[in-house]
Amino acid sequence: MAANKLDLSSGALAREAGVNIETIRYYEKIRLMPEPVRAGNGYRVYVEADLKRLSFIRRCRELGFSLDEVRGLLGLVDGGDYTCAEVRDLSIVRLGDVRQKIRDLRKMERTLKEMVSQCDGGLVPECPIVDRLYTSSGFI
Amino acid sequence: MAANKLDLSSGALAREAGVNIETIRYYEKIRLMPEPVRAGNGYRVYVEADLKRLSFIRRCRELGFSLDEVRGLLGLVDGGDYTCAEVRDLSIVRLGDVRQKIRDLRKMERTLKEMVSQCDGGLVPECPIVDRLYTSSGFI
DNA sequence: GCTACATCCCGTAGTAACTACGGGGTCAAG
DNA sequence: CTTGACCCCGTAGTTACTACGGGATGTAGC
Repeated sequence: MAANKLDLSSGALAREAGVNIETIRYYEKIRLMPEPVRAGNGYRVYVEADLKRLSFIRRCRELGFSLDEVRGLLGLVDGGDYTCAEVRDLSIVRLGDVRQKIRDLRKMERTLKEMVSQCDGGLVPECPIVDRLYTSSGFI
Repeated sequence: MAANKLDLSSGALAREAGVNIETIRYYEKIRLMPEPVRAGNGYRVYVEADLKRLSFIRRCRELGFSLDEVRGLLGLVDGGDYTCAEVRDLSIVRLGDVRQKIRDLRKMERTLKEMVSQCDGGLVPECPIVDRLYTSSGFI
């Protein structure tokens, strides 16, 4: 099984996983990533599994999971005793969050669009946008 | 013009504007809100204009403007030399940001929805969600 | 007048999730 | 053998707040 030993430096791992190098060190510090073995010079040496784990974290983050939720997910995976249902439940909660966020942003979009269209972009300080922000009672 | 002098305490201002009391102190510290006059006992005393300004800030924040952008907006207003066009430009940029964010969240929503539907919620550790997060090459 | 209790004051530290900085060691190329 | 890229480390800074802790003050009831 010494076939695909690909040994990455931290810089290479960062590139591969699409995060930056300090982020990896940060994840190591907060124990989201394991401490890697070190080469003779003290440099970190990563392997395939590290790349998978880090990519997993990155994808979870992109989907809006908090690091704490990711930790939970990884804990399930690490422990090997997770059930599909647990993972799905967490995903469903996330899905709800995402949908709520979309609704909020839609409201923002409408309000901003309205404000912009009411504004003629004139060169004088009589701006309906400012007026509205200053006097209206609330948008969201 | 001593008619509508309504004099709010910081707690009252916080309630009225819908922010919390520490946030007001924070805005004062970073010079987004002016230092208010103090009563004999050292308590802050706010007036109508403060309520308007704070509400303005809160509404801008709800629309996703950063505090720095809000500072810019307030600077324009405070200086009195802003033009409608400047304000509109900033709003248009914000609108673009909001729309991009909505697009991103839509992708997340789709991905999460797919993952959840592929998952039967079984009680065993063979979860398509985890598999996918672990092996897929990217979502967004 | 006294006792709760809420409200205010202040400075400091903590939060999430990184990012940046500074000073140093190491390694491959020319 | 020097130049530049890469790596090490700890610490501090970022955004926008929120929490904490200890003390002063104001208010209502008895």
